[in-house]
Amino acid sequence: MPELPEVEVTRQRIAPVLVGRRIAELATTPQSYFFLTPPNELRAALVGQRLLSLDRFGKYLVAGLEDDHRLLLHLGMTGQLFSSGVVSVRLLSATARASLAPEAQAEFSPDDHTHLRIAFEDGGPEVFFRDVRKFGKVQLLAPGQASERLDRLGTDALEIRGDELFEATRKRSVAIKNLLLDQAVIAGTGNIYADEALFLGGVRPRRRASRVSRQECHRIADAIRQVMRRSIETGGSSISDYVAPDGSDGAYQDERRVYARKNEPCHSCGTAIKRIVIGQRSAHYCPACQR
DNA sequence: ACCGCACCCTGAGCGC
DNA sequence: TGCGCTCAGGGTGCGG
Repeated sequence: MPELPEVEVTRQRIAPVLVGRRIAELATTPQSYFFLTPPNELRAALVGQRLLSLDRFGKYLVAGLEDDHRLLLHLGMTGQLFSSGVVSVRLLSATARASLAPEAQAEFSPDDHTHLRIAFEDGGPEVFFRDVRKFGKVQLLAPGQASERLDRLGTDALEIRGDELFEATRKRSVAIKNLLLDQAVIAGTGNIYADEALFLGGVRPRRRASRVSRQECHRIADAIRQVMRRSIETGGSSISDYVAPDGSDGAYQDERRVYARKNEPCHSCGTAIKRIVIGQRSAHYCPACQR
């Protein structure tokens, strides 16, 4: 679900609710795929600790604790990080939505998908990490412990430049779309923004990376930075699950040029947008505007 | 070193 | 109502 813009908006809005507060209690779901660090270890390490910082690296969030442990969070496809009192239908299942009176306030209460529930010593709002599909991750890093996941990341998508992208594409036979999704090359790009950037760059997603010119790489890199910045400004893309920590929806989905617009007219030329599959993932492009 | 693919998990929406 | 299918902003690990 979340790509760089959604993770960054989440960071900006949840940081004030986390930073400076001391954890009093941690409730979790049972051990699962989701927990790279088992729940009991998390509890032992986190309870009593104050949170000092919240940073973003690609699509990862990293919370710093006062004893120099770090807490790594990844939202996966359906992860949601928010505080108590938040109201949003995106936090409810379709059946729960259906049984809701039209004007009723859909206040969230923790369910089986709420893997972390953090209470603080000050008695203020709790913080929840909910993730239906459990593709998200939580991991505790000991003081000084390196993280292969973080160490693998390439240049942040907000910083990627055309020359660097061009160098990364040399001798690569993969589709340019796949290369843009490779977090070791560009950290933070995902399916929506890769499609959008390729549209703005005028390059078809299936083109081999090695056959993209330097000039095209500049256009694509410029487009990546532009769509990321613009999406952060508008609060990210809320297509099905994404909700900001305050319960609000993003608005960038209204500015999509190609993603999930199959058969709809291109805003530039009117040609029907195509949807193809590349490496098990959908890709969308305008067959007239992209070569 | 690189590439393609299977797989992890749950739910929504569709046609029948 | 229910079944079976496809689809979904993620990443890892395997064999070739």
